[in-house]
Amino acid sequence: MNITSDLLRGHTETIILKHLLEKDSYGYEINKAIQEKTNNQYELKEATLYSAFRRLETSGLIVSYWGDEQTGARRRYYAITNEGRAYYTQNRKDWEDAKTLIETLI
Amino acid sequence: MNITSDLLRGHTETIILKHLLEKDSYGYEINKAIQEKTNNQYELKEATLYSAFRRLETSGLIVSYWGDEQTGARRRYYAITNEGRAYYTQNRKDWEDAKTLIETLI
DNA sequence: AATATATACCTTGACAGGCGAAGTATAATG
DNA sequence: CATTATACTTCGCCTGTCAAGGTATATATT
Repeated sequence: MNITSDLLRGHTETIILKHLLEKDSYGYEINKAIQEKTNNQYELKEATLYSAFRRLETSGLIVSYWGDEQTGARRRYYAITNEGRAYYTQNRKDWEDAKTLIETLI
Repeated sequence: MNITSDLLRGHTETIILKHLLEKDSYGYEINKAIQEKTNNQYELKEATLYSAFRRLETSGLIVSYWGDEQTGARRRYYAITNEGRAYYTQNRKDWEDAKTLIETLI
């Protein structure tokens, strides 16, 4: 277990949805953005990232479509739905609650 | 998944160690203390609590001994070791790092 | 021309922590 | 005498994470 793996568990979906709030995006780009935002302290493992996409799409929180790149590798773009936005908002609240709880207990 | 289960994952050991920093204690008492501190918002499930004790003891972070109660149910007391103290301190630091990371990303 | 690197996605199987459910035992309360 | 509170234990499942492996295209290097 690295430093943050268990402590970050459960935030993957929220992290992805946060990124998609700004614009439609795809896996590789989202992960690069995470690395830049955190000065390379953190990145999602690919298997984690893509399994989160599956969950989110199955739950109707995001939808996907293939990009129309004429060159380079193909990209599957994701867009957040209204349900996804609501879920994100709830997750933010849950985080605030969890943070308070943890600060109280540790 | 209830509100906090995944967000609190990985903090169980730290919560227990924090309590043991103050005094030797036993499972039931630790859990009651958690409930009081959080105004009944949170409690450790028994299976979670006792499996954490097993892990902590196997790792040498706590040691246990039976209480000498003359009445009532028997109690297994736990005491934190020096290794446990060091582990707690590290966990606190990891939490600060994780918190910063999460705030950056969600 | 061949090799390495970057971009981009996907799947399988295992692991580990959390937890539902069930069980055991003693003491106090109504 | 039945219920509740105290107190601990074990079994087996669930779920998010991730190591490892795979596919494909484009660019840079040797």
